[in-house]
Amino acid sequence: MTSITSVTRAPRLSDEVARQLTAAIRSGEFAPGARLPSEKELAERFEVSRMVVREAMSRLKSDELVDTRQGLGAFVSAEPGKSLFRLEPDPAIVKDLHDIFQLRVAVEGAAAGLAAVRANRSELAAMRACLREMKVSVAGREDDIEADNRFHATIARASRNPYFDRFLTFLGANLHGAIAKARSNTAARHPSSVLAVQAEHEAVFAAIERRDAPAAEAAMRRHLSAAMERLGLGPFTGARS
Amino acid sequence: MTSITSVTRAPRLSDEVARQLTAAIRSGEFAPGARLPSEKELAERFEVSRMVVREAMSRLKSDELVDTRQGLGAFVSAEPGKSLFRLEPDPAIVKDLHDIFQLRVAVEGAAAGLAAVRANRSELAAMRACLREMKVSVAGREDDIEADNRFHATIARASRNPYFDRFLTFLGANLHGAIAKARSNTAARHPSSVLAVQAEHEAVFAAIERRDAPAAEAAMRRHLSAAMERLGLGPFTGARS
DNA sequence: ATCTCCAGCTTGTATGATAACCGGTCAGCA
DNA sequence: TGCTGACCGGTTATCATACAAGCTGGAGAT
Repeated sequence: MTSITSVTRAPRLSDEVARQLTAAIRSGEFAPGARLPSEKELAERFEVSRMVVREAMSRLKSDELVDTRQGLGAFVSAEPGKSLFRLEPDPAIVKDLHDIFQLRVAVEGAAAGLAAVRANRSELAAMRACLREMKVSVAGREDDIEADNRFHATIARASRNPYFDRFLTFLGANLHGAIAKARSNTAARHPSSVLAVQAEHEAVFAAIERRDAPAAEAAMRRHLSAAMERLGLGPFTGARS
Repeated sequence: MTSITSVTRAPRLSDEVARQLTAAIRSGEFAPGARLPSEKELAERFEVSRMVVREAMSRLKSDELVDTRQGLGAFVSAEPGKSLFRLEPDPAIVKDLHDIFQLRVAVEGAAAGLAAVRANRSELAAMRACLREMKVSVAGREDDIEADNRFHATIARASRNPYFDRFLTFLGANLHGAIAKARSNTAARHPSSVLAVQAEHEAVFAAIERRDAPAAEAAMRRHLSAAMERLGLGPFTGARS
């Protein structure tokens, strides 16, 4: 038995219907404000039950692409996705990567400033533990970058602003894959670079520990800006193009 | 017929179920990876039909909060909200409003800093026009706050980072209603407050015009922080609770 | 001409049934 | 004992049908 592969699970019908409707709306086939065909008609057109159409519509409503009113019908939203922020799953273009990272620098810098004011004892201890872990671990090992991520996550949480926390988690998840790729493209980390990272982290933590918000923000920005350059993305405020 | 008010349309049941489930997941009541109660059980608990639960689940799936598998059940995603960032449509709680506004302060401050470096001549002219318009318009008029919004939007665009622009537009759309409400609750704007706003705007613009990024960022933060206080939301770095 | 009311469309909700799928149980067998 | 495989209960996915509630437009009454 050669060339076995993982079976492709049959996609849910509602997913497929939602996908096609979304594409139709985004392509302009249904103009903003226009009325969509009725659920009954869509069900017949897609050859599915009305319930499948309703589940697909439910998703479009949650994405604010359509708006339904009982007795009237479903209408394409005037401003699709105005209250929804979503990034492309894999920003391959370097410029996008740069811009997203720049946004992260701004937000995480501010988060560090807040953390300097608000971090409690246990959060400080958690940061300290991460620093120690990174120092003893062999540079470039898995647990090394894992502790790195935890250090940043702890600061985000210590900002005591769940929106900072959530947004940074969101950005981090979107950047993760691209960063890993950029890392492998870049020359292997020099020992000097590892030392620099450690020094930057400690500068951030020192400022937080002594409750110096502006210094913490500045240190975090320096750290992330340096990280951008290490990844070959240019500095925070770059005179790009 | 006295004291007429806009009728409150009965909310859809699936919206309410989705809201409660989302809150339960975000609050950690259902840990990541945990299995949710079955649709049948949820339907009984919420006292709705199973179909309503399914529509709510469909929304959570599209938000990547849960993942369902036929025959097994629905499970909380390991990393909720990985490729999607959304806010509750109407943050009524003051603390949420404060936290979201704080995020805006951080991002828009950085955007002003970038704009100081990157704004071109036409963008500077647009900002200047907004300032002039706000000065001559009667304080508190519609066109006044409209020019205000345009001033901020121009700065966001001048940052030349579409993600800053998009994210600030997104936050603005989410804060708009709440701000309007907070405004009406607060005592009517004093003329002195109007003058203060104008002075803050001009400080921001002056720093951008002379290409002083740190000053532009600081001025924007001062402006937005003052705006938060005018709306009764407390300062940027507040020792809340 | 204007008003009232209702038929007929829409979406929202409920109910019941069937199919596909999964995990565990347990009799049957070597 | 240890393994296999059919079976069972529970779950999601889908379908079909019915009724409730909201809206529109026109027939019919005034």
